[in-house]
Amino acid sequence: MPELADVEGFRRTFERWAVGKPLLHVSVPIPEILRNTTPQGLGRALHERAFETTRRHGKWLIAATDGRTLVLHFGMTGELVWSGAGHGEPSPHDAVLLEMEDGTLRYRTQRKFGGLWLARRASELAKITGPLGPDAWEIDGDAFRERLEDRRGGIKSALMDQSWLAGLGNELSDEILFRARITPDAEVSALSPSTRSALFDGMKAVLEEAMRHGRIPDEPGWLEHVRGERPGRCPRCQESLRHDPVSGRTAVWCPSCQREPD
DNA sequence: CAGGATGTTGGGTC
DNA sequence: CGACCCAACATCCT
Repeated sequence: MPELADVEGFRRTFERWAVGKPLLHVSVPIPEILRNTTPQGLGRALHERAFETTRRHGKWLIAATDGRTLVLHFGMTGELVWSGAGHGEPSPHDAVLLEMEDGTLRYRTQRKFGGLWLARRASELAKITGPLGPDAWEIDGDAFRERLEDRRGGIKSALMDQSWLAGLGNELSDEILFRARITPDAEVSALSPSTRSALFDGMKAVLEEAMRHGRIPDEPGWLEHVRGERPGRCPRCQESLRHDPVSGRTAVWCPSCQREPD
């Protein structure tokens, strides 16, 4: 689930409950989730410190203290949950707990694909995240079109390539291509200038709404709403949706609304 | 029971 | 180097 908009939701949770407040205790029920440190190392790094800022780049959440920086990635099933005064149940999948005065911030994950890292400086950060393109939410239309210029191959694989553009995963990419009426296997080189602009506008529109919700909205009109159904019907024209493998993932798309470039 | 699932990495290929 | 493909990772759901 966690793509750019979900991670933004987690960032807001982190910001609201854990920034500028004393961190009372760190515990790590699932130590394997720490990728470049140990429970002791994490405790030492965060002990008697407070988080000062949070930011997000693509699907990465970066939370800085005045010393070390905590780097979080959520993999396929990670989430950040706040539990305090009467809400937010603990779970056996809680891997890291940041205990504050009024509650606990829980990094939770079922499949342990994500993880937490400690970084000292920007160069360390880059090593942890690997190469990241500009954030899909931050990029403007001119820069986006410029990037498309020197990209080959399929459009969906470009959108999902974190080193080309950071933050979009399988579901947001499908949603964007649906909005822009482009087939997922279309070649970038075949997209006309007006289709490229429609693609950027579609991305903007999808992300604006997803960012408002802090996740992909599960609402009528969105593919997300019918994604689980087989085959499911197009929210726009009621045609049966296709589910096809494209660049290693399942693309959901409407063969009637979404068109191969001429 | 088998197959598939939102993400990334690392290997190998062209 | 750039792009593609696959397998692997751990676990749950259909």
